[in-house]
Amino acid sequence: MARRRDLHGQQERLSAATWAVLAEQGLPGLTLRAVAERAGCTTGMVLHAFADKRALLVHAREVLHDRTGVRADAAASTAGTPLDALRAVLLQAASTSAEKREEARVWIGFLAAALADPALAELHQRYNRSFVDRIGRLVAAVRPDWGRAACATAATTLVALVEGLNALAAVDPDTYGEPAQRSAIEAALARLNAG
Amino acid sequence: MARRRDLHGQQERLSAATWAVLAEQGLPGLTLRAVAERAGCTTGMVLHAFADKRALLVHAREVLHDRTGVRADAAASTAGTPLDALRAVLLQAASTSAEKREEARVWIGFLAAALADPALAELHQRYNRSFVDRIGRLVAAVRPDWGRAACATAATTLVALVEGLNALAAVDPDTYGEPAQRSAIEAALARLNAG
DNA sequence: CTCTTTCCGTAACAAGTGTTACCGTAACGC
DNA sequence: GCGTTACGGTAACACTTGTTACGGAAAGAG
Repeated sequence: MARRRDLHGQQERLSAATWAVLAEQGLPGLTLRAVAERAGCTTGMVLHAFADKRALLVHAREVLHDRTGVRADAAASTAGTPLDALRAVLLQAASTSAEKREEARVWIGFLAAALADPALAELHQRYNRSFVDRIGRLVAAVRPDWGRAACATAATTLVALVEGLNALAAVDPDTYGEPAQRSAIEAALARLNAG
Repeated sequence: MARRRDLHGQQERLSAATWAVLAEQGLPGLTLRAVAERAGCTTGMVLHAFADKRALLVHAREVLHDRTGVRADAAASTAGTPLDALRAVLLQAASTSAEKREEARVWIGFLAAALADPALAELHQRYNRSFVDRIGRLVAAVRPDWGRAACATAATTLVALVEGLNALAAVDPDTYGEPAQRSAIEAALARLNAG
């Protein structure tokens, strides 16, 4: 035996580098050499931690989902009423800050990559459905009198709204700034409370 | 003088080929050779019609915007009440059919490309703002009692909803099928009518 | 028909891509 | 301490990319 490495730590660092490159250079600039340079290593090291480029992308996508998941949990747990919890989770998923907007760019990059890679598309479907389910449960907590179908419809609507806000804010942060996103979400929630 | 060509016709055909490749192969598969093969010519011909790849992308993006614009005009003109016009334009912009879903994939491809290309980003901003303005005017027609700010907020919300529905339907057509999109839009319109 | 001019396909180019094989090197067991 | 072994950097691979230069061919003018 000789020196052992922290494989998981390396993979996580490389995934972080992937996000950074994706946010700064976009999907066309996402090359192994760019990721390696960003992580402070060489392409050889990258392909020792991952079998190929697709494996790197898949891992980066998975870790991104995990991170957003724990952030959503944290947002929901600090809220008082069910409506507050729903609002907190939605606002946390929106891109109301420069950092969040950068994350939205990463999101779009993965989305575009998923259109050409079935493995990423499958991940995107599964992760998105789990988010819809999460929102659906929060909606059901806000409106216990609603049926399952009504909650599901409201959930897909809310998720689509947040997804659209992120996509638009990523390319036009002036039109879709923090107040615009907040008021859009607030309006959708108001309808949920009144309907 | 010798044989004259139809430059504009060629450019339009190449833009159509660009859409097709973008929808089928995604952004990574969008190469000059793929576009040329799709259009039934060679890369030399492509670069005789356009200065470089970016010019091809910009032209394809512009023509796409024009096409969606005339389609929106047609949808609005065939409607009776202002609310019907708004509903028709929104539904036409959504991806409620396989063909529309393919167009949504093209849309996402251009969006991801815009994150790495300032020229495309500028186009995306301008075209999206013109769409927001269009929706804003329709909202104002539905609710003449609302102020300019309220109409603008409602417009950005509706546009974000449609954009999000398209993004989600492109990668998960089962969850975000035609009925889901329709009910989501209908719910948002109901809020507009009641609020 | 011939000449001229425009057009477009061919083929090459340099640069950059993902990927692989190899070898130096650093660290652990003894 | 040394020897062994896993690790990771170097450099090459084959391939594809966008782009360019050149030559042949098609079509109008005379």
